[in-house]
Amino acid sequence: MEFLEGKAKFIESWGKMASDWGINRTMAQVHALLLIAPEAMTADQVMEELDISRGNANMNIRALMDWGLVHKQLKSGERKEYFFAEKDMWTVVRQIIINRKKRELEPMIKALDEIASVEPTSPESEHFCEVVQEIRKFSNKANQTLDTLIKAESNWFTNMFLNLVR
Amino acid sequence: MEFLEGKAKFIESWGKMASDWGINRTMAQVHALLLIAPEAMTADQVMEELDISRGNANMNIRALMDWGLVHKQLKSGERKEYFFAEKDMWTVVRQIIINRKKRELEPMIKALDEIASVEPTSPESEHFCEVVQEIRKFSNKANQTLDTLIKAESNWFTNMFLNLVR
DNA sequence: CATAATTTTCAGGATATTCTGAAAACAAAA
DNA sequence: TTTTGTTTTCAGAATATCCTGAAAATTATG
Repeated sequence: MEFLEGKAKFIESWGKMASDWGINRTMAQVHALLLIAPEAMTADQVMEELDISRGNANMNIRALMDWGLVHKQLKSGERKEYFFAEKDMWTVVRQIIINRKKRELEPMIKALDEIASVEPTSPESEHFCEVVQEIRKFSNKANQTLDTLIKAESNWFTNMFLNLVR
Repeated sequence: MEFLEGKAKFIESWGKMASDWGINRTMAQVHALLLIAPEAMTADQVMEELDISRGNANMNIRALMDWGLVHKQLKSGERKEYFFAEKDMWTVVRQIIINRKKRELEPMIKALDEIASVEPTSPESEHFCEVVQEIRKFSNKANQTLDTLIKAESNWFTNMFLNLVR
């Protein structure tokens, strides 16, 4: 496969996978582009390469910075802003875990905690409370585990994988 | 909190979380409804409770059966089909892992394998190949780990969580 | 076989999400 | 301060996704 073909395919696949996971496709494509870029890029270069508008490029670069996946680089003597992606995969995954945990898991746990105040007074509500309790236990366990993962070192993560498949 | 309020909140939260994760909101709400239902339900009951159309109810119930999260129950002497959700949380999570792995992770790995045939002939393509290799290693490791998880027993999964947070 | 009950399909409509592009805001340089 | 280069915003357009409802298909029953 040719480099340019591979590059296009990589950007496309990364975007596809992200949209399957509820993440904006273009945001992931910008991320993919910056991941494989050997040097930091300007917003104009991103617009050019992905053929997207200035507004779109700007919004998605900001979002990637919010996620901690992309950083700004200022070059002395230049007014333009340059952007580059975090390349270490463990850091990338960790940032994604941190963000999704905060945005999605934690609100769910909060909702479950409130729901858990329902009293089991009928057969129907009794079954409801049981199901909610099991999901709550599960979510809390997942949350704790993710906290541990977040604090862990890169090699620790690799080791966990190895341990699980040994 | 009252039972009916809790039930509504649970269905809403489950749907919200699912749509964050790229899963149809209504499909998740049907799932939530069946999870907390003490008895199997008909399509009509689902339509009624969630205030959705027959077509919508039918499609999402089918999808949930494809995912292995909901099963059909035939009652003797009745023509209507009844549906109930798998209640064991570990089985639920396992089914979700199986499906998402097959639908999303495996196609990504396949794409990466093809992309990996690009030759590093320039500084740009060299860096590209390095990034692709790291993501490939990571994805393959995740894939193997998920295979192990899928085969694992419920208590094994619980133990893994406990081990990680000890 | 004819009828009735139930499920499935899918074209078109409704909704939600994303993108564009031009104007406004901002910031450095003249 | 004015000009010029750059980034940000956001209303409306474009697109993608989801839902409806009625007709067709399927299956049981008389």
